[in-house]
Amino acid sequence: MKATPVRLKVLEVLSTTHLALSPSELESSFSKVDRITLYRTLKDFEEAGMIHKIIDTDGVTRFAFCNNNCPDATHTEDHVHFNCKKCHKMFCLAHVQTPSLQLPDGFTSTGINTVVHGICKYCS
Amino acid sequence: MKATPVRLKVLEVLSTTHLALSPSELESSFSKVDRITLYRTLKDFEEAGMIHKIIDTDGVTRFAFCNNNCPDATHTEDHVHFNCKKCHKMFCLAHVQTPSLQLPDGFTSTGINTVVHGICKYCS
DNA sequence: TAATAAACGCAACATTGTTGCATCTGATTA
DNA sequence: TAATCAGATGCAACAATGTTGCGTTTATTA
Repeated sequence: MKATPVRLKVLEVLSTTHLALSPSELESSFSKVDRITLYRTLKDFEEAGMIHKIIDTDGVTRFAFCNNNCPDATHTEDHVHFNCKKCHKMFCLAHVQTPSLQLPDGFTSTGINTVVHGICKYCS
Repeated sequence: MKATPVRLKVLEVLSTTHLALSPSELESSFSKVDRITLYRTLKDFEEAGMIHKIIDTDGVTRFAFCNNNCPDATHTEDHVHFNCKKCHKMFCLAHVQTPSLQLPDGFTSTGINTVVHGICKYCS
């Protein structure tokens, strides 16, 4: 994978925020980036395990960098995210453990996606 | 809210399945229903608290009827759903309790959306 | 049965995401 | 440093999903 300007910029933005950002949010955070290129960049990063995709409470697709705080280097989706009702930002709560659940017979879990919604630290 | 054929059909389908269905799945389950009418019907039902919206692991919007099994009559989103990787169906696990989480200081929760993914009872 | 407010269905549009293809560019090698 | 070429980019075109406006139809109710 080549180190191109678009890729470096996306990595820089995602690695310096604790938020999960949508493609359109990323697009508007730097000018003159082709929408299609951005989608492809995010897809490549995701497949390379550098970022992960989360769908927020409203169905918006968002991407988050998994930084060193992340307790799980294998980037499973057992992360807890917090979606603020007011500012609509999506926070990656890396320190919050995903709880274990008791599933009905016959169901096998390979990952749990938890999205807490409410009011964030900065809006309350 | 009037009792129209479309509404009765949607209610019938949603109330007799344990799955959360997408608008397009509903559309194809009965013929000659206008797509727009279906969207409006689902929106009305959701606002009336009769069904609730869940976004699945792939970002697909789905709707589920909350039947009598549902432990919470107020229809908060503290439901646990199970998204099968194989058949892509979304099961409403009404009997599984949403676990409580320890949030960082300043964050207040008003609901938790949990989507477990894995292999369902019928695919394993 | 007549009146009417609500629901329906069509056209048109907006957003999000994907694919094909020609062009450009960053890393490698000579 | 210059040539090379796989890989990255950007444009056009398309597909899926969801919304709005508006004229017509229909379920209630009187």
